[in-house]
Amino acid sequence: MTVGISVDLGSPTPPYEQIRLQVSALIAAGGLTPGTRLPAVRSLAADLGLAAGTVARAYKELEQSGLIETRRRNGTVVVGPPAYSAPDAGATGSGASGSGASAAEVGAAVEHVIQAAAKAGLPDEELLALLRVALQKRRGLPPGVD
Amino acid sequence: MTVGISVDLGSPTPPYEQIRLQVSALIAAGGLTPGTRLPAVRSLAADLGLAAGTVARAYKELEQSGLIETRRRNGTVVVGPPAYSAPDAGATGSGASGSGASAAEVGAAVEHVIQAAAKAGLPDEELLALLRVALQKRRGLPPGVD
DNA sequence: ATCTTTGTACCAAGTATTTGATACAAAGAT
DNA sequence: ATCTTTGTATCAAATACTTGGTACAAAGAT
Repeated sequence: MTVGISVDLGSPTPPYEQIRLQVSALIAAGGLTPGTRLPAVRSLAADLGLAAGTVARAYKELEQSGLIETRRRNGTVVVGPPAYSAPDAGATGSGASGSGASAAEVGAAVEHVIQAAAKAGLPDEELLALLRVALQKRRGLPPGVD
Repeated sequence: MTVGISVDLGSPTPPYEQIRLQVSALIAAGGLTPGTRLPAVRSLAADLGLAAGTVARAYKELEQSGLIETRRRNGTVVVGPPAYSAPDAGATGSGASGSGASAAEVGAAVEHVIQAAAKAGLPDEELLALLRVALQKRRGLPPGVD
């Protein structure tokens, strides 16, 4: 677990997608602040038991999304979350300064659900399912349903 | 064009997905009201130049989403739109609830993450990914099983 | 009871996607 | 100048997905 990334072979979503989603989510949630350097494709690949090209693909797409930036020898670095550029310095204590309150809030909220679920004895899968359903309801869009 | 559905071969999204999406959208938009009967798999398939099984697959997934319902001889009928209800958090269908107070708390927490994520502009899938990672961090998770 | 309509299950074939491995290019360190 | 680290390109193989077709099951109509 290099920066908190893991892949679940056997999931319907392919590894390179899982990596992309996780990195992307971590950035958006403030878990990875701008300037942070991501692990090298080879090392992350080794950690996850994948080929370098697989990780590279994830990185590449992330760069195209403008989330990260890659210097040849300097590795890949987080540029910043997609949109918001809240100028205020919200000292959230979660490792670093940087992004606005929203990101940290997401991180905190995630922690909170997990704790709540744990307290309620709700299995992980159930929590995931619950969130999935709630998201669908909120959007009014039916699909999903893996 | 039986009810306003059409497929575009050559689109990256497969036909069965297009059908599912369109029917789903029509229902959500009110173009297909509850009680309306959908064309038979064979006739729609014929109209679109596809195999019955393809349309059947779309219908099947729509039923699993609870949007439509199928009676053997009576064809497939629209049940209704996702049915917005506020913070209904329980009842994922897997039984196992019954915890009581804690369950509501989980529901509230779920709503909270969703709002936070929305505020941060975090896409649904990324939020899911984030939660998944966080869960794995907290517990040595067994094979994820999506 | 039989027929007809409608969805379902299953299986093989075609197609597309994903991966892994190797060779290559950039860029800083020595 | 050379080395080492890091991302990139590419291509064949493996894998998964989607489709079509056929046979089957349910359920109302006749």
